[in-house]
Amino acid sequence: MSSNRISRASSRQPLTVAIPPVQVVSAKVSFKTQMLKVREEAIVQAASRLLAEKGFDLMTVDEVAADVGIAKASLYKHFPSKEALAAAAMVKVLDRARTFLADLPDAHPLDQLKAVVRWMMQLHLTGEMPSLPSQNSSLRATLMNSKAYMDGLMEASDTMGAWIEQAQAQGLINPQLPAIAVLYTLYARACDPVLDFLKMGGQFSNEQIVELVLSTCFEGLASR
Amino acid sequence: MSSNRISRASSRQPLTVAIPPVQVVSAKVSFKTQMLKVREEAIVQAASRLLAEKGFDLMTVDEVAADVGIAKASLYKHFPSKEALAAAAMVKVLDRARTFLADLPDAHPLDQLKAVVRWMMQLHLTGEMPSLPSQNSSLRATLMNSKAYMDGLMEASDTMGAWIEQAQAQGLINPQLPAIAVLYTLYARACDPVLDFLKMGGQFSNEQIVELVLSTCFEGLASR
DNA sequence: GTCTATAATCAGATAGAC
DNA sequence: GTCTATCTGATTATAGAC
Repeated sequence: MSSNRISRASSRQPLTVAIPPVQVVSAKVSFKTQMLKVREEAIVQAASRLLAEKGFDLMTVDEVAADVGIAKASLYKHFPSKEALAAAAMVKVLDRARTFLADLPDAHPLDQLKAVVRWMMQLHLTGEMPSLPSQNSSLRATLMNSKAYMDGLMEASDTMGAWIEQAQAQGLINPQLPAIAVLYTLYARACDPVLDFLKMGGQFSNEQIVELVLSTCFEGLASR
Repeated sequence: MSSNRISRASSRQPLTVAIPPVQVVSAKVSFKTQMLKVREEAIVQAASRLLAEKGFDLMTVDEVAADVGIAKASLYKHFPSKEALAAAAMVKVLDRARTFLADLPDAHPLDQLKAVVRWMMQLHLTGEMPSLPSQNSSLRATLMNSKAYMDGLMEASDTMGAWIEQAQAQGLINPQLPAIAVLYTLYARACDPVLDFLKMGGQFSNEQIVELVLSTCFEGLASR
């Protein structure tokens, strides 16, 4: 997967290497392009962190620019709007999710699902999971219009949806629950305020919090 | 309870009824006071509805004023800030919660807890549950400084906390879970995005959604 | 592409007449 | 207390020099 992406990226490099001046120019362009990509990644990472910390509404573009160390106008050369910036942050985390899902060792579907939820909650607790308000309509429109976002979301949903159905077929997940409700419930763990409240209390480690919420999610509050 | 509050309010009425002019003036004051209270309640209700619909950050004071049909400056005569307005909305719902808890018929603690969660989710789905972002620091400060809010929250938490401990002692709720984690998990159902997602899907009734989320909350996703 | 400087807008809060 | 009109500050977004 990731080697695929690298080979695709390197195939964009110019193939003419014979004439020095041209080579220099080409190298310069490639270098610039790489620098550009690095900077864009820095912007997205800063945005991602601030989105996790303060949420979309309270995050300002000024902050993001200041965090990266560039002027706000420069940021707007890379991303046409605050919404697009947030969308890029979501695409990035969906990319990470795709890698994570692809690299998961084979296991029972239920264990796969638990591993994904554990991973999402860890990202949340370490401030790497951007949390977007589902109510903001302009943001929603931008996300829906982003092919990269929709594709990433669909791919993740397909993978997890298949696991859910398998787990239900095996009787590991309650077959009476609609699969879509199960999927939403798992997704919701990524932005569960219980994680923040327990962290604020300060009496549990991140690992304990993750296992606690994971347990209540799959096993429920009632005794078994 | 409510009869108590009414008698207290009526005890504020002037006791001098002999001299007509005075009586007229007094009656006018009382009427004005009642009108004031009614207007404040209308403001809080509008705020509550908009908080549920759009959240704190996206709700504007202009909207609230327009919804009530008064000028924004008039609203600020009643509430010193947007945060205070949100706090009043929370106090109101906590008051409703107190009434609901007091009127609950005696039952097993687990059933009491389920009834409360069911009630909170119904309020959410009917747009009567204001949802405040836990990240906004100025809002948090206002809430923490509000005695009415803190008292209401403490009282509800005490009541529910006692039920949780009883249910754990009886082995109905998993005794290995910290009671505070259980309480947070129940509170979180009041602003669960899963409710909104399922409602948006349009294939479930509000009652079905409530029972679905209630089931996953207490019984978990895994089969029993 | 990056910067400084600035536009344009919006929202929370207030002044002052009635 | 209520209104109209305004202030103030913050924020998204852009113009234009380099």
